[in-house]
Amino acid sequence: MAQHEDVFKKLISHCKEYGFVFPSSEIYDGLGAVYDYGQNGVELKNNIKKYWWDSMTLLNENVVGIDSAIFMHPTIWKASGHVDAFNDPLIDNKDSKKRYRADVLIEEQIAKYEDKINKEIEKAAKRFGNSFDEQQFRETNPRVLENEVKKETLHIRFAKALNDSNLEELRQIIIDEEIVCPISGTRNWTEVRQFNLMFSTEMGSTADGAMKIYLRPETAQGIFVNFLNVQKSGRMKIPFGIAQIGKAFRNEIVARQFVFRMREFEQMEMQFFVRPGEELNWFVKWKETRMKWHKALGLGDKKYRFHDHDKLAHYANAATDIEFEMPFGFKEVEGIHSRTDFDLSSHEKYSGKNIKYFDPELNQSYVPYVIETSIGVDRMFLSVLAGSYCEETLDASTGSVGDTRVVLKLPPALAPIKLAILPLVKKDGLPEKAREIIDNLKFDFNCQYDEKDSIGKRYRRQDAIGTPYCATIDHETLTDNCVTIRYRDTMQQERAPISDLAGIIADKVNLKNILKKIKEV
RNA sequence: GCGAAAAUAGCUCAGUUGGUAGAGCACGACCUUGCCAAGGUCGGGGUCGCGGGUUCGAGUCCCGUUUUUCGCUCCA
Repeated sequence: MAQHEDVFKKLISHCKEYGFVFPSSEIYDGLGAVYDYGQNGVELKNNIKKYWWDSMTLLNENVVGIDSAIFMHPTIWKASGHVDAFNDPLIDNKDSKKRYRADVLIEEQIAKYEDKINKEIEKAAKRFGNSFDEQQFRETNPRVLENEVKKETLHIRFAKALNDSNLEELRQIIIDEEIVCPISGTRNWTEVRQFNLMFSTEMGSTADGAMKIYLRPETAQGIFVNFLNVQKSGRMKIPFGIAQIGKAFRNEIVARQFVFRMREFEQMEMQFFVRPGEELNWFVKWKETRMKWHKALGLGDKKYRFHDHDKLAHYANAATDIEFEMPFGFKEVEGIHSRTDFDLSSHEKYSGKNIKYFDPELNQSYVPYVIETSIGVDRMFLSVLAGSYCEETLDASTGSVGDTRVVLKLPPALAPIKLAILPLVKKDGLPEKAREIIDNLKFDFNCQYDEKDSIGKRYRRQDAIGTPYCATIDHETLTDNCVTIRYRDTMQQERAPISDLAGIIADKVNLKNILKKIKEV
């Protein structure tokens, strides 16, 4: 485990050193859990997004894309459940260092009074047997009455505090009720703090007209609210899907582990609309398809696994994660959820609009059920890097003794740079020849020119950013028009005519080679 | 948010009982260089995370603060 963490640290350093990922606002001491993608990172990330987008929209004629806005009507987040579920008043016990939801602590206290009352009643019921009159006992027994008053007083006070969002009052209730931490047994509490996981801002320039709106915490709702637009304008027939790539924002309490959990992140989501009752079949199909998509990259089948959910979210009737073996263990990269008709029905209710689909085959209208595939771009990026990162010890046949090289064995189609063009020496017209070759190839794929340092060093630099091919220009090139192609993974070389270069490489770095491994759903 | 540890050049680090900062690599220029890092010469780059305090004098001691890492906590 310590070794794995070591690899993770090296990976983070590697990302910074070679222009993949930088901490945001670094010259100002950084901004917590926000990262910027560098010159190589953005290429890799764009390639990942294209791989996903093409796998959805090219391979499936019944899946189309949209790009919805980050700002959305605030009621959408009430309908989706985010306003309630993403808002918790939290309090810490300073002795046990445990954190609790303040509202839950108080609710438990209310339940305690209820318990006391019930116990008194039970005791009395046993004592009096058949002649026991519960109603009369409740109205007369002093201990029951006392607890009843306490419970009712607390309940009213609690409801008011919640309604006013009065955090000081919530804390005062916990103090007044002498609620103790179940672990430390002490009443050494911090302030109650509200953790709203949604970022908010104001829309509208004047204070009067300003409206509190949220930065979307997921892209899915942009798809649901456009369901009818797409279905009608695209004449889509169920089953069909809508795909979207976009930024989402969550004000995480603790955001760590590099780009794995960020406050600003990017999602690739596809909502697939099906007939009610058929959702679980589609759930299984998408599960398989999505796993194939991951494995087609060739990072190693053993690095993936499913994690089926036992506890389901309020909207789901089946859910699974695709996990990847990161340097810090198997972690969720993608979620596949059967969301039932929760979202569309909820939007129907809150908007007052009819969001039903008329199914001509069944000759009936219904709210479609939804299978969601939701993948974090940044997590995918991290898994691709982690799965590609290698430190190789070389022997005398490939390097000097004890020499190591760091190489990113990225799938060629995802690599930021596909081909490096390297003049063996920077004189005798070799640089000019190299430029000429690049000028011919640069419309086909990303090329990089490098003339600095020894040829071996330049190969290593390309290894470090995952460039699958290098082409070296030597003096013979000027007469025979051939270059030496050097392969990243094997370090082997072969001679090839310049005219063949585009053909050899363009094919190997084309995404369609990976896409062909995935079957349509 | 709590606790612990850390912060010195782009990177990895050294810096003695407190006496005004060094190395290797990297970077730039020139020379050299024929296929898997580490050739030569010269050069650029640090108010030692930030702010106070103690002291004649602080990278070094004290306090605060920021950031990072780890643990706890949270997590659709």
